[in-house]
This record gives sequence, C-alpha cells and structure tokens, in this order.
Amino acid sequence: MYERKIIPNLNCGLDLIGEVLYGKWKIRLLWFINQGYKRPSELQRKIPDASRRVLNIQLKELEEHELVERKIYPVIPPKVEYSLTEFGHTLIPVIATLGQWADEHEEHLREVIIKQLVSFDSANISN
Amino acid sequence: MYERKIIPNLNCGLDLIGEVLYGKWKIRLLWFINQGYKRPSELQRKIPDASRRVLNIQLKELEEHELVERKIYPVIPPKVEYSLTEFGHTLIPVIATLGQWADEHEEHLREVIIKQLVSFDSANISN
DNA sequence: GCAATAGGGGAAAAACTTATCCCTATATGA
DNA sequence: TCATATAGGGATAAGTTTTTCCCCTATTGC
Repeated sequence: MYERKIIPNLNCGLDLIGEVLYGKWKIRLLWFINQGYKRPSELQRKIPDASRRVLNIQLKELEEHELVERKIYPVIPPKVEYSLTEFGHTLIPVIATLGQWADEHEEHLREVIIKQLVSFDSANISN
Repeated sequence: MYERKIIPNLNCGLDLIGEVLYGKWKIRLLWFINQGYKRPSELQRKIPDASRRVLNIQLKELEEHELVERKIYPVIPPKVEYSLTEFGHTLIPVIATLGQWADEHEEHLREVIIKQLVSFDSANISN
C-alpha cells in the first residue's frame, strides 16, 4: 500500500470533495453502482479501460469513505455486491448534474480537447 | 512540457469532464475567477496551498479548453486578467452543486476522511 | 489433473502530477 | 544599489496514481 507523504488539507468543501472523489474512476463507479451494476466483474466490464486492480482499490476507498457498502456472499465461486449507502445516494444528483453538463456540451468539449491534444503534438514535432 | 504517452479515451461525458476538470486546482480556479479574483497573483493568494507553477499550468489548460480567457495589459509591471468564457460560465452551476453538497455534508466528510487516514497510519505502524 | 470462475492483493514499473528552484524582464520605492 | 511587485517558463526532483504481472482462495466440470 502506498504511504502518503503529504498530509492533505481539509479546509474547505472542495478539499473534502477532492479526497473522496478524486480518482480516475470513482464517479463512474458510483454511477454504475447506482444503475444496478453491483458485482465487481460487472463493473469491470462496464469500465474496460480501467485495470481490475485500480477498480478494486478505488472501490475500497469508496467503501472506507462510506459511499458504498460491500456485501460478501459466502459461496464458491465468491460473490460480492456493492450498493450505495444513504450517504452515497446523496451524491447521485450531483453526479447527474455533472453528466448532464457534459452531455449538453459534448461536441464542444470533444472539439476543444482534441484541438489541445493536436496543438500539443505539433509543438513536439517542430522541436 | 510533459508528453502524454497514453491517448485518453473520449467516449462518454465523464471522460470529457475528466479531461477538462481533472486537475487538483481547476475547479477552485474557475470558482474564484467567477467570484472576481481575476489576476494570477490574486488567485495565488486565494489558493496558497498550490505552487505558483501549477496554477499557471492549470490556468493555461483551462484557457486551451476555452473555459477561461486571458487578457494581457501591456504595462509594467505586467498585468493579466482572467475571466470566464461563455462556455466557462455554464460550468458555474455545476460547481455550485458540488460545493453545496460538500457544505451540506462537511462534518460527515471530514469524519470519514480522517477515519481513513488514521486507519491507514495504524496499519503502517503495526507492520 | 487441469481449466474456468469469481474476487482479491503484493510488488514493481510506468505514467502522470505537483513541487522546488532558478531564471527572464521592468518600474517603483527605500 | 537593492529589494519588491508582477507574470511567466525551463529543468529537475518528489510525490502520487495507475498499469502490469503474478500470485492466492475454493469449487465445478471436463
């Protein structure tokens, strides 16, 4: 496990959000769990770009932050199901707002992101 | 400048949000610029935990993503002012929603974050 | 015996982000 | 003359996250 060397600031609300939501896949995990994809293997199939390992790690952090709950069924092969806690549920409208904004501006977003990626590439070629 | 080695996915809305908003200080920068703190030095005073360097870098990215505009006044000492673009403005309600959620759950957030930090520490001591 | 299934973790490497330090330039004020 | 303010960039170091690879559990079915 990685040991943090810098103690995080927890002064303002945005610091706190950073601690619980700053992870490449966390918002997606919450979103898909809310949609009913509860088992780790389902979530991994929904998010194929993430490695299995990092999904496990981020799910564990979400659990430690009490946003999700993990139920283990004592069967073979093992079965695990995640679900949102009450606290986790309060985040859903917030994530929905984020998603809605992205959907509304999807084209423009894609455009500016690609433009920036390309300008970066050409800057590198010219050197 | 750092050269990306992995091309990002831009499939869904959450991917796109990640590209423009995934940076430790970006949401704060947008927020403070919206509140009228326009000059780099003002922003640096508002966000003392960030290094000057990284604020410059993230402001530049926000500019490239057309969320903010940068006006340079040709005076000595130099004067620069950032402002939200129309596109950037559309993000403000979204950020407000995030901030509101964090404020409403500030105590609980602080609690679970600290609990996790402490459990991590003790796990390390016992080894 | 062996593969498949399902969930998970350790170790190390790679990728990426952020911090630190030092440099540019000019005018103002002590 | 020298520090201060103002904005910024390059190089490098440090920190953090994510990926990759390999390992483990236990049963079922071939």
